[in-house]
Amino acid sequence: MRIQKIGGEAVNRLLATLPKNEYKRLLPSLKPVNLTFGEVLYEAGDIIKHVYFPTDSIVSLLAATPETSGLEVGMVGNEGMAGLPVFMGANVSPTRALVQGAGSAMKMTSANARLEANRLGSLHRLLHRYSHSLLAQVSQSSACNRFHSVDARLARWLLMTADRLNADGFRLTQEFMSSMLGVRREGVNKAAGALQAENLIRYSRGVIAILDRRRLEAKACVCYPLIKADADEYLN
Amino acid sequence: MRIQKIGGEAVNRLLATLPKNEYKRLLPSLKPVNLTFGEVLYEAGDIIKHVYFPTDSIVSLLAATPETSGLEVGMVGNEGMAGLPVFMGANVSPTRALVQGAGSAMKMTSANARLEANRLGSLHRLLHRYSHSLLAQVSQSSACNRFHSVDARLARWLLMTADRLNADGFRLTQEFMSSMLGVRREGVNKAAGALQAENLIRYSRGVIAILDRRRLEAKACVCYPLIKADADEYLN
DNA sequence: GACTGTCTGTGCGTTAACACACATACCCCG
DNA sequence: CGGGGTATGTGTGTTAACGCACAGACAGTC
Repeated sequence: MRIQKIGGEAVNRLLATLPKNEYKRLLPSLKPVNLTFGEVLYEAGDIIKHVYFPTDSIVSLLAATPETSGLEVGMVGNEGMAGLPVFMGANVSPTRALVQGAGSAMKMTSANARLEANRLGSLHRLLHRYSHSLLAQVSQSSACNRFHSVDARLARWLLMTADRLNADGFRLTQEFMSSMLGVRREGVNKAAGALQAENLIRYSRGVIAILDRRRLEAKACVCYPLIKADADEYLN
Repeated sequence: MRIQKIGGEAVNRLLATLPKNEYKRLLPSLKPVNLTFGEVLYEAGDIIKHVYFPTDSIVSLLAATPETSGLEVGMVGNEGMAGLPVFMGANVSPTRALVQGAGSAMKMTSANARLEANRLGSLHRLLHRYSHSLLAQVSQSSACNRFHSVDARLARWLLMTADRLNADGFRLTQEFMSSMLGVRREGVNKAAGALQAENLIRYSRGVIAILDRRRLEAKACVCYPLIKADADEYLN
């Protein structure tokens, strides 16, 4: 269950950028769905049956590693689409796609997505740009995961989540965050405790609120603005 | 200067997969070039003027971080193309592209590449698949960089380099490898020393030879076969 | 209002990789 | 053949994060 939902129309910005006539053509094949927290849209290696355009939900892309439950390498919100491999002519997902923020999305069958992918229209062009943006995001996260401290990465991750949920509060346990960041729960606890001590966030039993966005941004590494710039810019 | 060049035709496998007529159409805009070690094809943020199809050279993609000289997030050899953002409708490269293995490549202007990208031909389809494969590679490396030991990552990296150079020997200092792997030189020294002690590799003053491929693969993490599978498979 | 499960806090020993500081070894070139 | 530069080897602390082992603390339920 999500808490607070402040401002912000619940639209998928990628779809919203399409010219009207093209959007109308797509509309019949788009079905609104509710994504529930923890739902797995695809396991790594699964055949992709549907693509998803989140409106106020978040889908995490997790790379498989034998030792752990996976590491988040990308986050898909209302700026993008889950199931990009379909667009790229692949059937299977290389990563696990996990609903990390409950909310709504528009769903389309892979067959229909493939049809659209084979027309050189606006959707085609936008998905190309989005692929680029996602690649940039994954690249930057990679360096971030290697070099930056748990504290900085937690701050970045909270901000990215808030951006995509369009809300300053959400439900997520430390346990969950630890698996996204690829660190131990104790590590998250320490980092989150520090942030709370400085009144940047408040949390309790899986309910997190961002209290001071600006100062939280200062705690995050440069990766946050870098990734944000890419994600925001491509829709123009 | 490269040493040893055993077997293997020097072709770009992506281009080689194109149907004849399409390849002929491209040929006039493809110019063979020699890429020299250390050459920077693009800095992060640069406008991309040319795309490159390596034949027996390697281009490393490095994500920028303020603290370090960057971290390798992807490797482009004869299975791919450097300058993918052009294909995706972006002008600038999010990563630095550095020639990590000297050798030859085919070069094409971005303008021509863009023209081709706007035709729904085989090249378009192949570059789509390649984008997918690269995204998978970057995702997996990300997790690898987070979780696996320097030893395992060094082994993986040497194998990936050898695959793309089509040779079991090449010139690379520990200093250089350390910056690719995002670890200190001393760390590389320790890991490389261990591998040499077991007679898996031999090296001296920037000259490295792989002596026992099979056992070296055993030292690498699962990431190596995972990435290799993606890179090899997409060309079918 | 006790019971149970989940979420959070904390302490303690261990470890991989870090930073810095040299020592050595090899190659080329004048 | 004897420097000088580059590449490699090694030693001593330091640190961030790990693994494990519990101890509280709160929320819902019977």
